Amino acid sequence: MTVSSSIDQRVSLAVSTVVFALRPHPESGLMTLWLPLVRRIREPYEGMWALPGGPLEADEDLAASAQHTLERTTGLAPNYLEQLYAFGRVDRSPDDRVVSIVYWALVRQDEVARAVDGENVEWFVADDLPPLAFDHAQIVDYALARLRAKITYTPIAHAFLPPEFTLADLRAVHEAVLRTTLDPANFRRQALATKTLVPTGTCLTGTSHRPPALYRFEAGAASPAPEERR
Amino acid sequence: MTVSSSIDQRVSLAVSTVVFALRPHPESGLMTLWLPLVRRIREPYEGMWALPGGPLEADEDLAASAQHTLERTTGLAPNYLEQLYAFGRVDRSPDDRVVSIVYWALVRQDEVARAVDGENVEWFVADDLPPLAFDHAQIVDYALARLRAKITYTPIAHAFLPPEFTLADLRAVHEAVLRTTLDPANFRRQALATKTLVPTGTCLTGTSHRPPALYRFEAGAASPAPEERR
DNA sequence: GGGCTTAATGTTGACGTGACTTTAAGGTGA
DNA sequence: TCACCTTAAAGTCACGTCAACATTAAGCCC
Repeated sequence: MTVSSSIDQRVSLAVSTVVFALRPHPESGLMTLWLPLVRRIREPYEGMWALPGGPLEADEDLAASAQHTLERTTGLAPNYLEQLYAFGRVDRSPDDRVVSIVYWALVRQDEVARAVDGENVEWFVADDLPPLAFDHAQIVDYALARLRAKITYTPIAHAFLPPEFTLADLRAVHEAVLRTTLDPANFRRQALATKTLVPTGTCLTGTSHRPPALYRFEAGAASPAPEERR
Repeated sequence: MTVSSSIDQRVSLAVSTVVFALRPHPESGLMTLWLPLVRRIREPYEGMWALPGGPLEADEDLAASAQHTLERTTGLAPNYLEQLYAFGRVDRSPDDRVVSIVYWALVRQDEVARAVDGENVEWFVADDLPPLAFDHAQIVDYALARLRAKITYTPIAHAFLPPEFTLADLRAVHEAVLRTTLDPANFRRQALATKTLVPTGTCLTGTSHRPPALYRFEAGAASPAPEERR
């Protein structure tokens, strides 16, 4: 969506998304936060890495535009999508003025495997990114802070996991996102206290120890975004 | 800022603000949340009430644009300003498409007195509004939820008050915003626990009881918005 | 000074949470 | 078959927070 003001100045309205996923770190093997970046193929910042995004399509809602643009540029289908912030500083792009409405998203592990490292798409460790175009480093910082804050008081961790998971899986997600270790017993207590987990049986796969119970996430209101209400 | 897409469809990029202020209710006398609305003077929704706002100016940052537009339409200078959400549903305006970047603001009581009820501006009780244009009722609901959530875990209540205030004043703000009564003793404890209040002496005005202490708000980081950082 | 009002401080019990212990339920291997 | 390992799951305990309530302090008014 190109924007032309009543004067002669031009403004673009873009929609970008910060996508988070969990993958084992190639060296340490620890679960780590990764995010996909897209290499810019034109000026400004040609050749540098940037957030996936594109112009707002005239016939799409904002969230839908974020989702479609993400699908087109990276092939990813997020499991959670939420608006982050609208960035609009006059000088955030060297040429035309660009206002970016930025979303953040979580994708499941299997989704990551489905679409790794395409032509101009590559995954990076969220806390160790290359130099980014525009103010995208600042945007990622803010998205990271939001994710880490929100996972502590909202059950969104399940968006990283398949529909059925063990409490150990869920705890591993929290530990990876927050980069800490959590006491298994206490984590269990407060995870079950949320009432959003329903037991669905016992894990059948033969692990060489007591088999854990499986849980499913029970959709609880969770304060929807203002424009997503029905 | 009028936006014309690469196709022939037109899109406007607007900036609006939900402004909150405290005033005694004319009937009950209780402190109540009020907000200023502007009467629309052209189609669509001509004659209805709407949030103060206007097109994004090409040479202004988003927050600055919100502030200037607010000054121009209502004469108000907010004491606190924060981005709320970007609303962009395709059908939120009957004619052209409008994407609104909405801010919310708090103004002091004396500011309210300075600029009450101009030509096309009128104050309404926040929980009892007339029918609003566009999706503005939904926007106000969301802003109210944010204000009530944020006042419980962030010291923003002082934005309603003059620089010096008593703990009773501060508590009255919380009670008015949350529409509850709070235990004075417990409120005092957790207000002082935040470490953002510094005592500045004792109230001198002769009230017919023990004179309260005065406090001033000590600026504590308070997680700035991503674009406002230095 | 007695009585009123509000300010400010204290006290108590319920609850949530972190650190830790104990029991349960599997598999593995001598 | 039976120690022995590993993780799951439940239990214990001390500590801090907080709501509810009680007590003392400090003014003014009559």
